Amino acid sequence: MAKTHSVKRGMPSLDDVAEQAGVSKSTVSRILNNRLGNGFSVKEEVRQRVIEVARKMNYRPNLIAKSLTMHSTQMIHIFGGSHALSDLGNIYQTVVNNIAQVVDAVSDGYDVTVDMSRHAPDESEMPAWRIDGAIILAQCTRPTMQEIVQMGIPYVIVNGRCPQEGCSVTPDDIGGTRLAVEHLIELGHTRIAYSGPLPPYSTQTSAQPPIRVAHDDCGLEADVLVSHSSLQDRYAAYVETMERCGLEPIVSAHDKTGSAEAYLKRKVFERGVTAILAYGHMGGLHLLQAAHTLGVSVPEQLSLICFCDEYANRVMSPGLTFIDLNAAAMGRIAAELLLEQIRNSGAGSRHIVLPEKLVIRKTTAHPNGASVTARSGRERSY
Amino acid sequence: MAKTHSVKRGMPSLDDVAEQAGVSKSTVSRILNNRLGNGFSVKEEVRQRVIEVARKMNYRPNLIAKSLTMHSTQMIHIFGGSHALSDLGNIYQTVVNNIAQVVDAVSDGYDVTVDMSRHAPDESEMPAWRIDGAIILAQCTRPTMQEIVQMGIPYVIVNGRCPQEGCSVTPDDIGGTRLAVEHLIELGHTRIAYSGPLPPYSTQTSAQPPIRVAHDDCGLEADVLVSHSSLQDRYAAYVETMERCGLEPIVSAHDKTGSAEAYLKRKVFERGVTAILAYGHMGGLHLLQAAHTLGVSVPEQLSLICFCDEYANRVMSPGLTFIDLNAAAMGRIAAELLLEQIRNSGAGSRHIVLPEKLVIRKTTAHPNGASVTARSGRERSY
DNA sequence: CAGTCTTAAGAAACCGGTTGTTTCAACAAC
DNA sequence: GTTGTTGAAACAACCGGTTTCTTAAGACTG
Repeated sequence: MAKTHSVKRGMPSLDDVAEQAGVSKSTVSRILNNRLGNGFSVKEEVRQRVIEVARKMNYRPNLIAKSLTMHSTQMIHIFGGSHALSDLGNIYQTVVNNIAQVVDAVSDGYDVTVDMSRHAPDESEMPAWRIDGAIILAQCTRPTMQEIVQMGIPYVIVNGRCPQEGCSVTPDDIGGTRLAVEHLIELGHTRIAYSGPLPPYSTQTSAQPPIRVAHDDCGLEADVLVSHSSLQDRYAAYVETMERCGLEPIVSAHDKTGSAEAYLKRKVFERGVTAILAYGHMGGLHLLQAAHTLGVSVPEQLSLICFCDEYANRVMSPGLTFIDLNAAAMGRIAAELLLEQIRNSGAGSRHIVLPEKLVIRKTTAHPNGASVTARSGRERSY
Repeated sequence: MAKTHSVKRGMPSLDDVAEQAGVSKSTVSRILNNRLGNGFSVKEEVRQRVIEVARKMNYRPNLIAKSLTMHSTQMIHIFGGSHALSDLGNIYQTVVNNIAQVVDAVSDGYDVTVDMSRHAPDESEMPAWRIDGAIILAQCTRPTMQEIVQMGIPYVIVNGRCPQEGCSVTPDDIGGTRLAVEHLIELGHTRIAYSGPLPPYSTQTSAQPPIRVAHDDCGLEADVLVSHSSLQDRYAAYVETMERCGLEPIVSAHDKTGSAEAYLKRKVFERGVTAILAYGHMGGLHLLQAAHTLGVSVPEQLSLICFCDEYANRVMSPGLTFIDLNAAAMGRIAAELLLEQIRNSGAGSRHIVLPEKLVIRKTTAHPNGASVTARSGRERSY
């Protein structure tokens, strides 16, 4: 017994177990991984002994070493948590949860991790381990994308622009916007405003990818995707629909200094707006609260509609009429698409566009205080 | 030129670069890592050539192999995302964001990832790569804890019970509960109910760690920590404070079938309750909405207070009076504690208990509809 | 009793890096 | 002319697993 089992800090290695059990490490490896048959066998007695020793030593394989040879880690990594999950109540938390749920449900035993660190635009976000699949929330840095493609890692982009060869799931923001505007027009509104950040090129801002800005005056910062396609799509579809219907688009640059109350005063009181389409859930919520404060009754005097995830809306503000982005479905589909690609790597590229749905609740109605519209027999308990 | 640069799929390795540049791989390694001096040197010309070749080949080190030898990955991993982040609006999203923010801010270049997968209680949650630090949200499985300790990985537990030798950050739920109850009593309330899940042993439930239950009837499931200490602490402190003040505690098992409206009817109408302390933010919100629906005016007829994170409250329901768990500070402190431990591994164990704060907004007042209390000159715009 | 087939298990190469040690040439010193 | 020193770079071991290849010993066959 030349070597005593050294008490070095850390986990016991395969060698340690082998030594204790009096066999070679390859034997231990095969026993613990159940790689019997195929030109290898052990006596049951030895097998039991090795297993027992491993258990006693509390042996756990070093997964780093393992993945070095196995070229697989059973890990699915989600990129973009730092910009997608940093503010409360957006769609991405639902997306991520549904991805994790779908992945957990399949038996293959994949694990899901989310990257929460911020990265410079010229920096790779790739983690230190090999990943078997990638989900990209909205977007990732260019080096990241390069590496993913170069290593041949299956990926799905959720709610973001995607190279032709890749897979993506995106909501149909243009269709959704039309739905919203047409709903308001059908109700009889003509003075319909759009409230939200304007797409960058129309405000001279040339800022590229995510930049860090103070997030709605509450001290916490959040990454905002200055050039996300939804900015462009919703804005353009709004203008297009309004003009198609012969109505004047009413937009203004999202004013960070002015509060929702100031916005309401400007639009509703001064410009006769009777309905507002808000870019996001939080914006909608703030407008709703501002209306409350100012004594503007919703929906009698003002109709309000916003883009939102159904789950977030139900939990946080039941009552708001909204355009459902169907975040849960996006997450599920993304996960399924990814697993499909992982299983048979031949699976080609697919770009899925998910229709958005208009969900009518209690914040839209005829202008001028008609209580309940004829065509939608919904209850109003306001 | 015997070997041509093989077009095998995947990233070029150190060997590939070495071959192209006509040097050995150790030379490449040292050049790219700037490990000059210390018994090693290269001609500037060679150095330039190697760097150029690496750039041209788009070489990126395989971080798995790297961390195998380096015993360090610059990675901080957050455990417990699946139970902590699966429902919207709880404190953990704020915790995680603040951790990431603090870690990103230090120059050491650590990355933060979150585990979102669900794990069986007897399963290790350890990722496939080595981590330099761990944050545990509320709790992790026993094997995970074992491994963390055995490998000597620095860790901090956020809002959960912690072994004596470890580090933890927890809110002072007992103090916070007292603050809430005393606030209500000072206002003049005597019929104060506690609404929330009761600690397991008092309801015969013997369920252990996180179990999966349907989450508030909206289809999505969520892990609920059936035996989290806050259940016990808030409940016990409530009962204790009430009894100390000679008042009758009013509790009932959290009734999943009954809605918030049914609860309100039972308590307010039938048992004369004038104030409710809700266990969580969502509970508080639902009670508020139910009160609205039932025509119970808040705070004139019913005072409402709940436990919540300040940021979530501001964003989702400004107006609710609440006990601030100070999630942002918990996150920041946890991150700092962890970084401290990583830097000098001698740093001992510390258990930080964060005081909770009472934040008075618009949902608590004198019983019987007194409009503004004398002692707190807050505006009420209701 | 030699030859072949199983069974049981070990040796060694490999994954892709890092790093301690060695080699080799050129040049300086004695 | 031999020895020392230094600069430049290769060699080889190692991290902790997996896997291919090989070997040793018995069992079976003819």
